[in-house]
Amino acid sequence: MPSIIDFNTASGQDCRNCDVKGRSEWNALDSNELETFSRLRIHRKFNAGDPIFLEGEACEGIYCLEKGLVGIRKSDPNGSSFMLRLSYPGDTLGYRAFVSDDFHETTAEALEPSSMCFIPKSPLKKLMHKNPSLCFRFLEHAARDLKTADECALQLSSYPVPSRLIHILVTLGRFFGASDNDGALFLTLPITKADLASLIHTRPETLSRAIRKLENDNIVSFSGRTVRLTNVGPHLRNSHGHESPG
Amino acid sequence: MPSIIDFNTASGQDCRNCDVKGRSEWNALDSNELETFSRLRIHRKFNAGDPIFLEGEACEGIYCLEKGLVGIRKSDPNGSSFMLRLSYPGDTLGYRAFVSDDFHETTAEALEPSSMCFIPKSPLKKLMHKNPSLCFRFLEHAARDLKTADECALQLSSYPVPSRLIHILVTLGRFFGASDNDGALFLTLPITKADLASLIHTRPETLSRAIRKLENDNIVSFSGRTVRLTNVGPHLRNSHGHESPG
DNA sequence: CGCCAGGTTGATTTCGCTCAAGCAATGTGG
DNA sequence: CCACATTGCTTGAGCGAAATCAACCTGGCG
Repeated sequence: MPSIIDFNTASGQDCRNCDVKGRSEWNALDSNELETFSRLRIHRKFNAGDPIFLEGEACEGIYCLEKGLVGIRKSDPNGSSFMLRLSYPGDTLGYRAFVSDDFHETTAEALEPSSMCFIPKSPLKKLMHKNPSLCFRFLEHAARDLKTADECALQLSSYPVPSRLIHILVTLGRFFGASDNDGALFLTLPITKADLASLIHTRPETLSRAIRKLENDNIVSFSGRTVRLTNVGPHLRNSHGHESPG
Repeated sequence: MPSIIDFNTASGQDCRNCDVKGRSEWNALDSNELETFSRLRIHRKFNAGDPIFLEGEACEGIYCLEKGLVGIRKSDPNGSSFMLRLSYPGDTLGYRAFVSDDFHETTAEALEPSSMCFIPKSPLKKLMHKNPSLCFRFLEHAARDLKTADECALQLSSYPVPSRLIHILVTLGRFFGASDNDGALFLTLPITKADLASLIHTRPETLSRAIRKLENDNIVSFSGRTVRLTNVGPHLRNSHGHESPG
């Protein structure tokens, strides 16, 4: 359960100087609108493991992720849960259900301590219908998501597990990694290996073996959740794929 | 008052009484706007096999499919082409690139003789920024597409080829099929087996064997491109998947 | 301490891919 | 009208990637 205590004061700021504003839909709003909007939103904090919304739940509004990391899951027909994708600061969560006036078809779960702004459904819908630019921002967001969805589908049936692993490590590296002098990329996995496996649509055992293989090829080296990546360039024909971190 | 000069006599109608209007984004426009819009669009016809736009091409506008069938392809890293999905009357083509101001990342090809309306980019963008409801319609469309994308991803890694085959046959049946007295569903495949194979992310050989298998199980029977489906119910746990035909 | 979740490893199986051949229908040019 | 590609599809044989099943290890943690 999210903490009840603090609403807007938590981050000690209003939306006008939010870190992620430039990356979110809200920079379609002018300063005036932003101030109104500021009073609309409800600031919430989540601990790692906290659910933000659940699959099948009615959509009450959307969330703007300010800080932290969120996993988007979907249960598969066998009942087990499946990590579909990750959401990073600046992302908007739950807009699919919001737009379609639908139930959530995925579960969102904080993977790190995260702070986000909740914007209730009905005033937001009014705001969007008054403000075409805001609407268009959302449309742009959806278009980006559609592009990555197509690319994922293609990647899934064109590349074997080790390639997909390199690819996601590089993507994660953009957010969590740092390069050293040799040009090697270091990163600490923000998620369990099991979740990493489902992100690339495979099983933990297969992931484990793929890691072995890439280590033997001297492409990566793992030590717990710390990863060192080298010479990935030649293994990434299709590296232009995912969105840039901003 | 019908306009005297009608660019669009091809279909003998303006947008106000277009068959697919109710299914398209354009029914967000009022009668007045529709008339203006009618003069904006350019009616085009394509023969089976004609390309509508090509992967990598600049996006000049979007297409509203009035009649026919269109295949959306994407070339995979090995250079071969991949059928990603089909578009049916009422669908809007090329809006992803339009919204993102991007090149087309897919190729659209008429699979049957098709008639469509082309709406040039720049006036449409103006129209959308003036008309939030229109904008929101597109957003709804994108949201639907995102939902199916998620469902496809899940299906792809949860179900074997024969299940995926049943699933797509049922989906195609909604558009091309007819039921007989026994409740069996008949349909004629609008695409080659090779394209059908890539729609369910497999190879023609594997598709062929999956068909054999389902025939032995008395679930389907093929005769050329004519398919008869029976007793699919129990094989479709997840049948709520795709959009309804409208 | 025992227990458990997260992770690895090994053995085995299976699904689907590749390669290769064959075949029917259609087209094409001499 | 025949010889011959070409296209769409099927079939067989073999292989390989990844799933499955099962055991086991490790580090927390009550």
